[in-house]
Amino acid sequence: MVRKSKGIGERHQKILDFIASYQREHKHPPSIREIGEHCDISSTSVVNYYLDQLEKEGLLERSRKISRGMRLTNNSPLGDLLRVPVLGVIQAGEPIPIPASDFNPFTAEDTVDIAASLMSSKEKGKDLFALHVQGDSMIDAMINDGDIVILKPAQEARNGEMVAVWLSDKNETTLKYFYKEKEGYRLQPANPTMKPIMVKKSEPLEIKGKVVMVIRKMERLVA
Amino acid sequence: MVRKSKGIGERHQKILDFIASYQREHKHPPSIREIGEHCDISSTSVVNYYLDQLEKEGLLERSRKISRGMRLTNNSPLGDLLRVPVLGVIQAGEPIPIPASDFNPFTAEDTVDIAASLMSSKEKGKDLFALHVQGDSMIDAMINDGDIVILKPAQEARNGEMVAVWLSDKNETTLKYFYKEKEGYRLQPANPTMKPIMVKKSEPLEIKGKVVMVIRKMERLVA
DNA sequence: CTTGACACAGAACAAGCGTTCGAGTATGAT
DNA sequence: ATCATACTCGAACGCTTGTTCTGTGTCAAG
Repeated sequence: MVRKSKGIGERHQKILDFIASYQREHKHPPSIREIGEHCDISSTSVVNYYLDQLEKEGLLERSRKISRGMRLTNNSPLGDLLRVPVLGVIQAGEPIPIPASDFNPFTAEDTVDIAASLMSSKEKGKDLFALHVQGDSMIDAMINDGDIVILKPAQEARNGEMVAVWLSDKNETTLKYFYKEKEGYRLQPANPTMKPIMVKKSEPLEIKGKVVMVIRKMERLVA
Repeated sequence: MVRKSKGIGERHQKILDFIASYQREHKHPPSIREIGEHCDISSTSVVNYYLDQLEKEGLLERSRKISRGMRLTNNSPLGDLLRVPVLGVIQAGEPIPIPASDFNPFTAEDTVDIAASLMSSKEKGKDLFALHVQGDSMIDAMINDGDIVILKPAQEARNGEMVAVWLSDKNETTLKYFYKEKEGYRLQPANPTMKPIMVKKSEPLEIKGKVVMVIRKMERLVA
């Protein structure tokens, strides 16, 4: 038998492949003994031996003492998704739907999936929500009719963040970059050719959320 | 205690929530006893009792006899991802990088993951590629500096599709909605307040790809 | 009041499973 | 020849876990 001191060998690869195929078929990882059977390894300790090596190589994660507590870490086409509920539409003349305190992603009727890798770790696991943009009123925020905006609930914002604000005196919802200034707030359109809106401190300004992502799908050429 | 013969009740929901949160934290499903502890159920048989009901309701899948062999069906945090290679940048003054014939998504250094559910079935499995937008030159396409555009390779386009075109006489790359007309082609900016570009048939116009999605991440407020 | 479905507790069983240990073999370097 | 390293085997240990069985209390219908 060929000996290889470093790196992963044929047997390592066979185990990895088996774990992947088993997971696809059974929806859960195999046990150590199942790996042994299908990879012609007669002893569970040997499988454990290889599993340890694969873990050291960073190709595998193990939850010790847990049945079938292993998972592949490689770039497999399966990965974490964030299921973000679409709470409704956002348009200039209407307030923004806000997640109810007890809203539940499982009950949400409409959702969009976002690859977790696209989201900064801060936003992961937070109670993100999404809104469909309706109308052309957000054009100065570089956001078009039909776009999807992903929001994080917030009542405050730091300079430079894009926020969804409700200007109650104007009865208007808008998406702008937020800057706090001496006399009040500056709401800067994303489109650099457009001028900012200045809001005095006396005027009402309700921050409803921070925009963390905008998604535009281009398939709507059904016409 | 309130009795509910049909549908899912408070306890069912609590179990579902716990499974989801446990899975997020531990990367594997909980055991029956762990569910019992965290949901104030003292007997494993009762947990099993509820799990059976949830399975009948279609909210849960179970692999009997398998440790932790359960998974949520409604919201599976695992799903299909499309790993799209980022081939480079797109900017007005430069041609578009085009996928090599033998390009390999796994070898690609930079990739973005897109949930397969976001993509229409036509685009799935195609050799999509992504480009980073550099500069403000695509502003009339409602695309900002830093955005990511997902493209499908194409040499032709139908009316209404957004395409990436290379105007070799102007040495310019641009993203526009494409319309074929009598005298030539009309390149319509996404921003409806801006005027289209007319291109005569005699003038060179190379379609490089169709835009299928635009993604804008809002985290770049490091400044 | 009786009956039966429903919701729950507790205990015990048997199988599944990861871990550990002792021992053996082959390879390559010293 | 010696020795360390890499690899393999088999068995046993003991905890984990799903399953099942018996029993109790509640509530509504007949």
